[in-house]
Amino acid sequence: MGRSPCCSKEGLNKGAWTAMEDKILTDYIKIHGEGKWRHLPKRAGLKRCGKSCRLRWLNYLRPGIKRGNITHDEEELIIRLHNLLGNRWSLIAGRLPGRTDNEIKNYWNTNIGRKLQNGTQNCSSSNLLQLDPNPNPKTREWPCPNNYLQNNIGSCLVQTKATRWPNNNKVILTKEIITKQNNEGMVHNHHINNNVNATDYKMKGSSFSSPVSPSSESNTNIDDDNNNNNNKNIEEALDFMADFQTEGNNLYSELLKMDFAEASSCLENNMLEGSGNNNNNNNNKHISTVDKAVGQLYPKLSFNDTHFHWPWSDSLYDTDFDFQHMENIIESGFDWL
DNA sequence: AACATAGTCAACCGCGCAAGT
DNA sequence: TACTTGCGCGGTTGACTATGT
Repeated sequence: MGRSPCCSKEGLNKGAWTAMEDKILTDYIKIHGEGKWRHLPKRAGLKRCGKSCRLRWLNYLRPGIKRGNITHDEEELIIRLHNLLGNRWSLIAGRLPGRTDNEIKNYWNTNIGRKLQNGTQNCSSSNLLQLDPNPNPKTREWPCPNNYLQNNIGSCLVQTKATRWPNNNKVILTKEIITKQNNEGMVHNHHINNNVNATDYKMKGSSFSSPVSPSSESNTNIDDDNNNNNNKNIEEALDFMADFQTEGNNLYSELLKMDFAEASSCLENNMLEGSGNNNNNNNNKHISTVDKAVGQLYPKLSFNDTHFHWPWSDSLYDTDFDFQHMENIIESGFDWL
């Protein structure tokens, strides 16, 4: 059965939008809100396709659209995210407040992509930015941290289409978990706080609840009994990654901005002192250490007497949390991200 | 000044997914 | 379960502008 066109093409305007059309669309959406794009043109009195209206609104008229050149920081983030996500422009745009997927896609194709082709891209601003010359999301293979995924899952992740999770999906630590951690100095389990079906998402030696992700099946059978520290740390990093509130502008972009290698180094060298909690019990020692390290690298993080607050959710993590492995996980391009 | 070429970016197009019926 | 509908996505196009000859 053939697919019906989104709207009748006859008698519709095409090409650049006029100021009058912009005003009509803006006024209509201010009153009636977004959505129902199919019927919007007729109701608003526009001779445009609904999809065209939607695109115009999202890419140009919508409040909060950031105009002007992409900054150096934004470019770095784009490169990093593209290295991680491939051509999933909407996901990348979601981590750059005010930027649209179209804008980022254009920027990539006209600037970064060309630099890659010419082999002149300078990665010096961050040695983490190892650009993949093959951005094709369908064929690209993702790098694996320390061969972990190859050894334990069977293959590198291959990018799939973006999966939308419910907006109110949030993975949090419950009091039970916090208590457990207080007793044992270690987080073992995560609970999910949402109103959608959740599936146990088992990782080696621990589990947390998560909506089924595109790659979850391939990630569920990593139950080998390898107890080496690398896997332990990867596991903890995965737990860490599960603990995000998947809504709002912070999302993963804030995480991705962090320099985990540096955080790891700070922790390792115990170089940051004089902040956080000075209580000497194990749990607070952990909090203090993490607070010291990340708090300086990432000012949005805050700390009170008993809790370390991440910008995406409240959580506590164990004393041995290894930010270097966090870096590896991020660079690996986790599909459920 | 006129033309050619390259670069930029808004807009279009077709496909696929998910929800609704 | 099959089909329809609405929407979002990524790839592509083409108009416009800048630069070079």
